[in-house]
Amino acid sequence: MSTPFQQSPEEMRAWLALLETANLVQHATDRRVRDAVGLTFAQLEILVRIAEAGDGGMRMTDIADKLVVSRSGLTYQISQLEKRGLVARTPSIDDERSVIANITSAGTELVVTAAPHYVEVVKNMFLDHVTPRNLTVLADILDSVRDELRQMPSRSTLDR
Amino acid sequence: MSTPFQQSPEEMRAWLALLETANLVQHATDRRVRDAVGLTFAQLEILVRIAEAGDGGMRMTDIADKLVVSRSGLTYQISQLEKRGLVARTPSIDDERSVIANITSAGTELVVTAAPHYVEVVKNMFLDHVTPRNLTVLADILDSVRDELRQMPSRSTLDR
DNA sequence: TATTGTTATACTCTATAACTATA
DNA sequence: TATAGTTATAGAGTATAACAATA
Repeated sequence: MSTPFQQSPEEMRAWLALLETANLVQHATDRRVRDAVGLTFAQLEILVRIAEAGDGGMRMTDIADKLVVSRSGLTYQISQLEKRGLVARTPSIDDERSVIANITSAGTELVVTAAPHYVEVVKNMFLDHVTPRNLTVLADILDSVRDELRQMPSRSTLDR
Repeated sequence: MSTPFQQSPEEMRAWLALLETANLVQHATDRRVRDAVGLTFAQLEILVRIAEAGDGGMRMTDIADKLVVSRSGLTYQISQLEKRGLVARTPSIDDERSVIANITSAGTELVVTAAPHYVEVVKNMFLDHVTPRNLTVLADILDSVRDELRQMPSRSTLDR
């Protein structure tokens, strides 16, 4: 995607390299995790998010926002995960409109099983190609970009 | 995705930031380009690839490899683009099994129309959050990673 | 009235396998 | 035999709009 965007070739170079690298590695991890544990990359991400939330679980809308998908789309995915016993939904006590999703022990186990596969692909395709020093540089730069992007208004708010 | 991957938190930090940044920006460009010219991000990428190939056009399998999709999937997308008159398929002269895809003048026009929308989103969400110096650092690091990944065997070869 | 979550629905996309034609 | 491309098919995923329940 360079030719038609010659307004700023030097700047776009960074973006295009970022984009292609992310897509190549993500695609590979998706296949690998799918083969290993039968989870989509998107599904693994959902599980990990919920796992990170701890015992308190996580509200449906909050998950959808974090993952940048529609609420109906998330309902579909959570239903899939619930069918497999990896996630459990319970009504919220604080706000009876809300639903809290918790990861089950089976879900935790599956994440633990999937993790090394995921990490191996990321290592082989990305980490091993960057010096430790550059890795830190990358992380510092991209962390700050991501944090600023997170400030932006969320999906569930915008869609109304 | 940090908790279950604590084997190498510092290293994974770079990858996770890269991944989330790429996805956030790509998602936003997709919506923007779709609203502006009715093209999927994936379709725009196809058009740009073919446009870059110049007058010689590009072979179906080569496009599929570059974009990391199956050949049947590409046939579907190219058919969509052909219906809209943005792409034209012609049999190859050199090898009669092959089909060459060329961008039409309407296709070129649409890419030109889409480009500023695309660039604007990338600028607002990414480029503006990184100093020019860091942008160069990023580009240099990620360019080299991408180039190494491109060395890997292609999809159309692996699937046999 | 606004928000949460689900459902009904329709559509887009993608892949696998089978097939034709050419090398 | 191997490769290029298409097609038939089926499945996964996503979104929009309408809805019920709660705030």
